[in-house]
Amino acid sequence: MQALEDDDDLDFENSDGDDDTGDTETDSNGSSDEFLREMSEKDEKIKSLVDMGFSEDEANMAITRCGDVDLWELVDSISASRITKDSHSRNLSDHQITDRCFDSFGGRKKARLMEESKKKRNRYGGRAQGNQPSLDGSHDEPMPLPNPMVGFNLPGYLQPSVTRILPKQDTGPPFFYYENVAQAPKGVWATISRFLYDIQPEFVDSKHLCATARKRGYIHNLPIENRSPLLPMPPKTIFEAFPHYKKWWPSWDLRTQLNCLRTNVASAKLTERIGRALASSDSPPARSVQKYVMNECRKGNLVWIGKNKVAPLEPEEMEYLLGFPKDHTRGLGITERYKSLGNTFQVDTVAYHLSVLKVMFPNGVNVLSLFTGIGGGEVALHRLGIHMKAVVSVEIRKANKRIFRGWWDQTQTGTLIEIDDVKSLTDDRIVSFVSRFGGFDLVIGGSPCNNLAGCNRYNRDGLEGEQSALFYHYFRILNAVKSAMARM
DNA sequence: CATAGCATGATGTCTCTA
DNA sequence: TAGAGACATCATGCTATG
Repeated sequence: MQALEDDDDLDFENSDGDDDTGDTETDSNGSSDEFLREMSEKDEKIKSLVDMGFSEDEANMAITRCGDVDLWELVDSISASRITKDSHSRNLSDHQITDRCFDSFGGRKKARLMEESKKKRNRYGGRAQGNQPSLDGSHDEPMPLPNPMVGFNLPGYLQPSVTRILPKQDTGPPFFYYENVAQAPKGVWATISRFLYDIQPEFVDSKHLCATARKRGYIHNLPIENRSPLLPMPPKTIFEAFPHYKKWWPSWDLRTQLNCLRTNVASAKLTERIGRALASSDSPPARSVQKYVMNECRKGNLVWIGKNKVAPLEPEEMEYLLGFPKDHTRGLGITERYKSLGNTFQVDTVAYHLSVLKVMFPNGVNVLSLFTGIGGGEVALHRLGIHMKAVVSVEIRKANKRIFRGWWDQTQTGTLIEIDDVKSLTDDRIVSFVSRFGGFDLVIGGSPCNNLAGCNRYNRDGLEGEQSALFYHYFRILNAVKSAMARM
C-alpha cells in the first residue's frame, strides 16, 4: 500500500536503530581469506533474520539446515519449521519441509518446477509474466498476468464464474488480504504466492471499476462468491468523472481513461513545453506533434484544462478517483499528498473483495493493518458499513499516520492502536494483541513496492530490495497471528 | 532542515508485420 | 516465427529555496 522511504520520518518504537553499528563489519577489500568472507556473509544473514524478528538460534539452525542460500529461503525454512511445531493448527508434512530444503540445493524440486513451467507456458499460450532475477535459477515458476485483468470476478461483468477451494488450514481465521503491484520483476509473484500458502493471486486492473488504471495483485483467503460493489459505482471514464474537461479535449486525444496514479506529477516546465509546441503548430497539429503530446499526456496523466493547455490532476481529483472522501489528504503539502495518494489502494476495488465480510461479521471486525498508509483498507471497510471494533495499525510515515488518525477520529468509535514499524511488532506483542482482542478477523496490507515498481530507475531490485523485503515481515506477522490464534 | 520542482530509462507485455 | 514498434509503470536523486 505504501512506498516506504528510508529518509522519511524514521522514528522506531523500539530501539532497533543500532542494528547497523553491530558486530558484523564486512571487510570488502582486505580479506583474502575465504573463510572469513563466508563467516561475515553468514553473520550478515543472521543479522538480517534477527532484524526480521527471528531468534538468533532459529537463524543459525536454518543456515545449518539449508547451507549457503538466499535470505528468503532461510526465512522460508524457519517459518516451515515453526509451522510444523504448530502442527495442531496446520499440518505441513515433513516431506514438504525436506522438499523445501532440498530445493535449496537445487535438487529434484527444480526439475519438477521446470516441468510445471513448461506445462503452464503451454496452457497460457506462452504468455508469462516474467520471473525473478533468480540467482540460482531454481525459482522460475511462471506467473502469467491475465488479460483482461479482471480477477476472479467483477461487478457487472458476464464472465465464467470462477470457483476456488482453499485447503482447510488456509481458510482462516484469520482472513488475510495482501496487495502489491502486478507488474513486478520476474518471479516476484511466484515467490509471494509460495510464501502465502501457494494461493493464486487475484490480478485486477482497477480501470474495470473506475476511471483510472491500477494493475495490482491481491492474495487473500476470502470467499469470492456473493461479492457486492460499493454504491454508487464510480464513473469509469474521464468525461464521466470530470465533465468540464470535455470542453478543451482535442479530438485526436482518444483517451477515455487515465493511467496509473503515481507518486509524482509532471513538472510545470513540461506542460509549458507542450503548450508551446501546440501553439506553434497547425490545427490540428502535425502527426509528429500529436505523437509527442500524446506520449507526454499518457506518461504524466495530463488533462486538458484550456486551449493548448494541459495539467496534472489535483490531489482532490485523485482522492475522488481512488474512492476516498474529499479532502482526505488535505493538510499535507502538495508533494506529500501526491506521494501518499500514489501509494494507496483503489478503495472500490479492495471494498469489492472485502464486501463478503459484512454478513460474516455483523458485530464488526478486529483488524491488523500492516503498511496502513492513508488507510485505504479501513476506508473500504467503513464505506461497506463494516464496523471496526479495533484496528492495530502499523505505518512508519508520519504524514500518513496524521491523515489516518484524523480520519479515524472523525468517523470511527473503535479502538485504534498505532505502531510505527513492522520490525517492532514482535511475536510477543502479537500474542499479547491476540489475547487482548480475542484474535484478529482480518490481516490486511500491501507491502512496499519501491523495489518492484517499473518506474523506479535506481533500485528496482525485486523482493530482496531494501523496502520491498518488508514483505517477509507481512509473512512473519501473519504466521505469528495464525499460531497465536490456534492456541486460543 | 523541510519542502517543492525538476529530469532521469529499463523492463516488460502486447500487437502487428514481413 | 522473429523482430520491430507501441505502450505502461504504487519512483529516486539532485538542486534550489525558504
